[in-house]
Amino acid sequence: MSYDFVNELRWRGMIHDIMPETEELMNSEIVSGYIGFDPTADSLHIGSMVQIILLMHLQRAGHRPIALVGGATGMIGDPSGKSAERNLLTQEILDKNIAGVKSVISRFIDFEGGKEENRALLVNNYDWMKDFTLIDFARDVGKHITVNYMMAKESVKKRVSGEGDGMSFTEFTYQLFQGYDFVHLYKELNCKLQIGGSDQWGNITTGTELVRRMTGGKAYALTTPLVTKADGTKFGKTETGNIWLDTDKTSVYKFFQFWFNATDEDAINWIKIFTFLDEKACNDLIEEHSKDPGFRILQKKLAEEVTVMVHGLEAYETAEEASKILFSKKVSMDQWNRFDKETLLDIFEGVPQAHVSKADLEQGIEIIPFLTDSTSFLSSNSEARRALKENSLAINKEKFEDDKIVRMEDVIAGSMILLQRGKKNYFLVLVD
RNA sequence: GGGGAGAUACUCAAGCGGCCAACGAGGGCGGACUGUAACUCCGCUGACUACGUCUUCGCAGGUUCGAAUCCUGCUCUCCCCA
Repeated sequence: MSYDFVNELRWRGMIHDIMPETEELMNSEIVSGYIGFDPTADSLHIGSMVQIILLMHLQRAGHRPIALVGGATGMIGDPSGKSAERNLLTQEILDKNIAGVKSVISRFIDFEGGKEENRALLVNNYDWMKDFTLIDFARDVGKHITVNYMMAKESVKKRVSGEGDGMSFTEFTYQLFQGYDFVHLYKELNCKLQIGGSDQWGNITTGTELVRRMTGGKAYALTTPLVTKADGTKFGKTETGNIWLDTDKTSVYKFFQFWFNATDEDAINWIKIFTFLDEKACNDLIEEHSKDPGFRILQKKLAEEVTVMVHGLEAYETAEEASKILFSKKVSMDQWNRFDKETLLDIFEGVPQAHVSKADLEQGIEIIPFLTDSTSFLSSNSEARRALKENSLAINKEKFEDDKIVRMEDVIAGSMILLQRGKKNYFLVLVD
């Protein structure tokens, strides 16, 4: 083993529940461990990043990570943590989602290089579930678990006892499906460990139980705590939506900003969870940060490490540079014109855009129609007037008078005008 | 099946004939402060050809000089008894 997997997770605060003897097992042999990914969307957001990082830790620690895409279980719907019955996804959407999830995961884990014994594997439970007949399933799997046992699970109890609309047989069966995955992987790939979020504990233990009853073997489990934010709001969500790991859903700039804006308290936890910096490096950073929190050493490092890991060094540098420009007090025309169109477009990727014709600009456009009719930056004249009154608007990061007329001289880099409302709302007007 | 309560802006929630574009809270946005933060403070939060006008209070009609407020019908939601 290159490092003590369990111990590593422990100091990082990434262990919520662990089955007895798991640590001993991990330290005595190369273990195959699996984590399941739900194909409920066609990409993964940062909520799934903890799971991905766990796979990476497994691999780095010298074990073998198995990423399981839930092609079959995705058709059933996991009731864990859900208060109401879920809608089923269509086969078409599922296929698309599975492909998307696969491609994201393979960016992070090595499925090809390295030593044979800890090369990662990607499996889809649809492959072994699709030909399983109901009769076989009932005889081979169902017989081993009592309904009493299944009913005792938190995810089931909540739905059966409380109010609400109850729970369909479909969702009730879910834990057997997931449990059987574990049996299958145990038999076929000698996979002895399942990892997941703390909400998965119930499903996972059904799996270890099935392994014991169906094979007589012993399987292990480990769950991670839910990543939290100090203010109690949900991790990974912003007002504008989820933070995704795909650039066409969340631009690198936004991604970078998400981490950069972490609160002090969150940054202390997240630096351990989301980076691979070792214990000493983390503690040093935390200590240094506490001396002068205003420098935000932790946030900077966190944003750098995670952005580089997910999007690469170059993309990180662009995002970082963009942030510097966007948050500097003022940018002179000279500075603006040092950028070419492509660089600026890259920096402002993800910022909403509109087009305005050169001819109109040569005529000059009054500010209110410019903000509404010409660009749709603001939705009504009332809103434009309000914004003017608030003195919240800026063109190319510069405030202006209410009777401003937008002309060609406001165009930067020969091709665009940068509009801004407040500090963080940008809008790009392309001139053509 | 019988009885009752209610539907108001992004959400919760007042208003129960004119003073209502509609109290208040939350959220959102903006400003000051700051660390691109938290806290705090302040302002804005239907639209328009803008000291005025128009459209909004479940839907459709009606009473009235005048309705979110009263009447009638419809739709939906919730509660209680069986």
